[in-house]
Amino acid sequence: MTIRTSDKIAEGLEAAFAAEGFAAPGVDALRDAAGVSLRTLYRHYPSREAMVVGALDHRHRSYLAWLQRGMPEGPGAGPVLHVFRRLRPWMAERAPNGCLFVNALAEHPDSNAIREAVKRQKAETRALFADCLRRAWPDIGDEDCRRLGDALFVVHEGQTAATVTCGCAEAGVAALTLAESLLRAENIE
Amino acid sequence: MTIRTSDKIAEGLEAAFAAEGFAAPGVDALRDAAGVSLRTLYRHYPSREAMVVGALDHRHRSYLAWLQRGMPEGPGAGPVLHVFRRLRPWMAERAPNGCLFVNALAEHPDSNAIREAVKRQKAETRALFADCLRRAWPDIGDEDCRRLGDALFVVHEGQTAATVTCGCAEAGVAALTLAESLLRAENIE
DNA sequence: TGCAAGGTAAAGCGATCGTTCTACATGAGA
DNA sequence: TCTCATGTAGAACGATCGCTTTACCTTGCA
Repeated sequence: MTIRTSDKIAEGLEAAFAAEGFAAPGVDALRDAAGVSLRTLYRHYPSREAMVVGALDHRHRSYLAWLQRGMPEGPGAGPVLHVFRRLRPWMAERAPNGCLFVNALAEHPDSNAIREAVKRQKAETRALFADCLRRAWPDIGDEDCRRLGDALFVVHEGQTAATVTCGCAEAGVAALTLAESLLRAENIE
Repeated sequence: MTIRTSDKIAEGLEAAFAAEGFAAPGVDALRDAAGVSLRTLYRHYPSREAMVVGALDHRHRSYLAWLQRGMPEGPGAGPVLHVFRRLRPWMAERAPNGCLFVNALAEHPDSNAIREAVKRQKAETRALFADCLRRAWPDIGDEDCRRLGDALFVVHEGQTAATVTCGCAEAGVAALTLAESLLRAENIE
C-alpha cells in the first residue's frame, strides 16, 4: 500500500501548506496533517523540501481535475471562460492564501526542485489555454495561439493574485471581463 | 538623524527581502543588509515582523515614485499603458522573485500588521488605476471606473505574477495587449 | 511458525532562530 | 564639563527547527 500511503500523505501536506503557508508549519505539524508517524513521513518524503514538492505535484493533479469537471465539449469561447469560472470557487475553497505555487517559490527561491515543480505546473496551465484556443478557433495560427494564450495566462495569474487582496467576486468578474473582451477582439464568441 | 537612519534601514531591509525572500534571511543577515548594529535595528524596528512592515512601506513609496517617472500628462490611454510599460523593468530590476507584498502575505498569513500593509498597497494601486481612467475618460461613470479599474488591477497582478514563471518579455507584452484591447473596447485610445 | 516489511510513538541530536543584554564610543546641547 | 540620545560590536538566552534514532507493534506470506 506504499502508493496509497504516499498519496494520502501528499493530500494532507497540500492541505496544511494551503491553510498555513510554507513557513509556519514545522515538520511536526506536517506529520499531524498527514496523519502518519514522523518515520513514515520521512520514508516517503525524505526531506521537508521533498514534502513541498510532493504537495505541489498533488496540488497540480487536483487542480487539473477541478478544471476538467464540467468542461464544455464544443468549439467557441466556452472552454476558455469555463476555466475562469471554475477558478473562482477554487480560490474560495482551496486557496485562501493565494496560489500555492507562487507562494512556494516565494518561500524557497533557491530550491531547484521546487522551482522546477512550479515551472512544470505553470507551463501546463499555459498549455491548457493553448488547447482551449485551438478548440475555440481551429484554424488559429501558432503566433496568435501563443500571443492569446500568454494573455489568458496573465489573466489567470491576475485573478489568482487579486482574489487574495481584493476578494473573489471582484477578481472573478474582472477576469471574465478581460477574457471576453480579448476573445471578442479576435471574433471568437 | 532618527528619520534618515530609519529610512536607510528600511531600504536595506527591502533589498534583502526582495533578493532572498522572507524566510531565508535571519535577523543577522537583515542587520548586515541594513548596515547598522543589531541594537540600532531593533531600536527602529522592534521585531522581525516590524522589519517586514517597514520594508513593505518603503517598497510602496519606492514603487509609486517609479511609476510616476515619465508619466504622461494629457488624457487618453497613455497613463494606463505607461504603468504597464514601467512595471516590466521594475520586475526585472527590483522584483526577481515576484511581488514583495504577495510574498510577504504568503509567508505570514496570520500577521495582521503585514496583512494591513499589503492591503494598503493594493488599495492604492487600484486607486492609481482609477485616477488614470478618470484622466483618460473624464466623464466616466463610477460603475465603469470601478469595473475597468478592477480589470486593470487584475492585469497588473497577472503581469507581476507571470513575470516570475514565464519571463519579463512575454508577461509584459501580454499585459499591454490586454490593457489595449480592454481600453479599445471602451473607445479609449 | 517465523520473519521481513512497513507501521507507531517519542526521545534526542546539533544547528539556528528571534531577541535581549552588556560594555563601550561619539557628538550635540545644558 | 557633564549628560543623554544614539550609535557600535558581539556574547548569550531559551525556544524551536529539521532530522535521526531507538524501541516496539502489526500484518501478510513462505
